[in-house]
Amino acid sequence: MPAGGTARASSANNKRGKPPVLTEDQIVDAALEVIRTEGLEALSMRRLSRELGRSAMAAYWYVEDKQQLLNLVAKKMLAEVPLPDPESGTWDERLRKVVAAIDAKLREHPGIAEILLQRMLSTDRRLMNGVFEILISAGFEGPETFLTYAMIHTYLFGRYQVVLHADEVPDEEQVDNLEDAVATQLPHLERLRGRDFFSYGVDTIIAGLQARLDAKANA
Amino acid sequence: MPAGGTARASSANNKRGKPPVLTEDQIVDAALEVIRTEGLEALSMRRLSRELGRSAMAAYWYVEDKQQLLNLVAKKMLAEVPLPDPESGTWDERLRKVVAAIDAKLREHPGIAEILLQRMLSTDRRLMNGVFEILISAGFEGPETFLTYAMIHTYLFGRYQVVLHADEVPDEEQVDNLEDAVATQLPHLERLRGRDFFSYGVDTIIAGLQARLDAKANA
DNA sequence: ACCTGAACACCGTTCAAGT
DNA sequence: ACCTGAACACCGTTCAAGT
Repeated sequence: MPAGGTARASSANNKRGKPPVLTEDQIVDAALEVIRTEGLEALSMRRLSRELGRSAMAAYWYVEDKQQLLNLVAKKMLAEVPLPDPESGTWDERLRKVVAAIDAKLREHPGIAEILLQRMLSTDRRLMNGVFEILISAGFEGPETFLTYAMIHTYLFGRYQVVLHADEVPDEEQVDNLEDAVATQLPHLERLRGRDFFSYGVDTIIAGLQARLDAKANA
Repeated sequence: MPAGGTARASSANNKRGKPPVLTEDQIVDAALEVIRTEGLEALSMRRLSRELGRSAMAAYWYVEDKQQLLNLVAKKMLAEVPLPDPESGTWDERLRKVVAAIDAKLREHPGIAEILLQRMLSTDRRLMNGVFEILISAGFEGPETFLTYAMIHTYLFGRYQVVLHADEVPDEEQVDNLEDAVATQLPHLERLRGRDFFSYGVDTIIAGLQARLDAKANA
């Protein structure tokens, strides 16, 4: 049972001109690249090994299983997300900044959102702490902090799973149903971009959280 | 290319004591049952065929591919969700009712949430219309209606993807990090149930939406 | 009309073996 | 220490064939 720590390779091997050897970093980067260019569903352990020019099982010396690889991939991405300065504005301004920074990274690697959605706690601890500090500074206490964090998490990463399949959008023939409330609104849908959905949702969540804080203050 | 319409079988076959034949309904029910008892990841086309006592390809006569089967499964579940009477209360009371009714069904078949999260438009049209009508009656207009619908959709179905893996929750040794904002809040997490996360999120979203409506009214 | 069987091109992972 | 190769138990789907 190998693959315990984070730095596995290069500890004692390339001290004397040995052939180049894989590193965990190379493996994670190769995985990220496959996800970036072809999506998460294209990433298989066998595909990854082809990318690395090794046999199918090579990566298993560095990683216990596929789930652990996905953990590492998600953590690596989140590690690059900057945290706003704690003094840099009101709690909601700072929350908007982190959330926008995470979203920017997700736009580069949309497949990662699916991994992260399922892992609320095993994410980058630095980032999670940053968000918790923002929420606590806003005035959330006790269980509320987790409830709020979970809600933001769900929306932020869940959003990327909601895809509009082209064949779902009905065409002209459906417009005849004037009784259909959805049909009457459909023309608006074409003008909406992912960005619109994102900022509308974030703004609404923050407005709702502010209402909670206000209600607490008047009690 | 068979499997065009919804009612495929039993139109002309069991009129004269022929051997019993599969129906789309049986197939969808068998799929629902597998999802209910073992989760979505346990449902494969081959597993389904075993459940039906047929060969691996039997279901393909009724369904074009696995995606279409999942569409049918999701629609069947949503078709059972009751819509509240349009006169039965304020918009937010009615919205809470639909959303709670959907959540009740999801608790029976948690795997379905994953299917639905990815299909915002190809859901039960009756239900989607019901929600749209509630939103329009609340005062949302134009693109706002879609933005609001999408937000509710994302939270409602995304929530079921957020699972707390037992091995993620750190134990006593992490409590030493008193600097760690997350660690200080961890004791609260154990007392929280799925229900708490659900109602906290729904309440916050509704509060945020109400704030939007209020802002519109004062303009 | 309804279903079977074989086949293809994949998966993740175990385990023994090679260098 | 680091990796290969074969094998196992799976997938979804195509396509020809059976009744």
